[in-house]
Amino acid sequence: MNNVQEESLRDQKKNRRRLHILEIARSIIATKGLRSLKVRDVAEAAGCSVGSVYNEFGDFDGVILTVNRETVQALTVRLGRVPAEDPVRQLYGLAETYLEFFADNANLLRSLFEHRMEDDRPYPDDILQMVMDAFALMHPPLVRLLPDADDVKIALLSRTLFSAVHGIISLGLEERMVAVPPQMLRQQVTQFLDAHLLGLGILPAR
Amino acid sequence: MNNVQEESLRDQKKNRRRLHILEIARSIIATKGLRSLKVRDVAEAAGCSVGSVYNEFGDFDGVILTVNRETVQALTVRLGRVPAEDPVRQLYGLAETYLEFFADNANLLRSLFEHRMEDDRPYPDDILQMVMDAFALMHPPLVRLLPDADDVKIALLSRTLFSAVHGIISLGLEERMVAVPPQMLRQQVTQFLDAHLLGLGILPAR
DNA sequence: CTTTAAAATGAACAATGTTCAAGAAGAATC
DNA sequence: GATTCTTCTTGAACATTGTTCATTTTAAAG
Repeated sequence: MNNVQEESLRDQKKNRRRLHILEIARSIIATKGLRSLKVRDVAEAAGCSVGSVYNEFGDFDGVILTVNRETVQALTVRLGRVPAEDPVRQLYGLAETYLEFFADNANLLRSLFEHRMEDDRPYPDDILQMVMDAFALMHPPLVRLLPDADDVKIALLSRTLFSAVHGIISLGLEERMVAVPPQMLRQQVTQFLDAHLLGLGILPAR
Repeated sequence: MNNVQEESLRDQKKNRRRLHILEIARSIIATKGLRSLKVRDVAEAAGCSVGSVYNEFGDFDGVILTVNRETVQALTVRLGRVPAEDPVRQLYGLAETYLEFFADNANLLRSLFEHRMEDDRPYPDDILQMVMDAFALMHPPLVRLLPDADDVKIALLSRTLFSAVHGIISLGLEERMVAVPPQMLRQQVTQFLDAHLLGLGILPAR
């Protein structure tokens, strides 16, 4: 069996267009929000017909979900680059990186967390799994810091920490709700972790 | 000036209809989610024309925003009933009440937090204010527990706590993301508060 | 009862997601 | 390279849903 895949001219064009459509959709979501994403706008900007968008992604949700998939992938890459030497620093680093990524890509993250499917179709499993994988990045440092805790406890704790930090950041960046200045938000996240890790016995009391 | 307002037959019908429309819209959002709310469905169920809905609420966002307004009002009432004798108990009570309310009205809360306006019209100020007022209910117990902290610190802390608990609950109830069983979610919230209040020096170390 | 002001109506319009028959374009075969 | 075959692309037509407004209806005022 030949490993070198012959890519036909047809496939080349198809792939190029697919990437182009995604890039445009992502750009619209990022700058104007998910609600401003329209099939015709995407098709026109990509220089193809609306039919091609449907041909490539099945329906419009398909475009959105693919963008969301790439968003969580990009997030995971960024979180994975946080240094792992010191587990405490790693936890702070994960939170700060999440804040930075969220601040830079607020509308993309909202698309990931807030988009509802048409009717009651289920959200794709692979995206759920990727989100889980992203916040499972907290497991290793937590295991090192709490060697006596069992896996279930660690999993629960990482879920709690992730959700709490997510709440602080997503509401903090929601200009309409609370409008915390970004620099203050960073401080808010840090202070949150200070108190919580102290309460967990991970940080020494001052 | 006469305090007894003569309510004309016209006004009676108008008010009755207004309430009817809202009840139906709320019911649809609560059971099938915001995305399933359609003008024609509401009008038909309310026994009036679509024009009347527009006449009463300006546009469709107007209906949604009015439902959201009533949701945060109902939440505030519920939170305001939490006993205030013991400030620590009060904080736990507020979190548990929020969880209970969120679990019972998940789609209504999501409508409140996730609905985006058309274009870039601003979210109504009074709703923002009501949300702020709701989580300002944490101020009094926090002031009692941290008498040395200044107002700014208290305000920041209450915002942090509210956002963190909101994150834990909203992601925890998001079946598609994490799917925490409700009973376990309650425990998760309690343990979160345990650790955090301990870290803040509010609870004594065990 | 007549007149008048306000409100309700729903057909028509506008915006947007979706489909599909017809045509175009690349691949396969000779 | 011409012909056939397969696949993809197209965009007009359709479906759904938010929005408007001329007309009709209805309650109030005279």
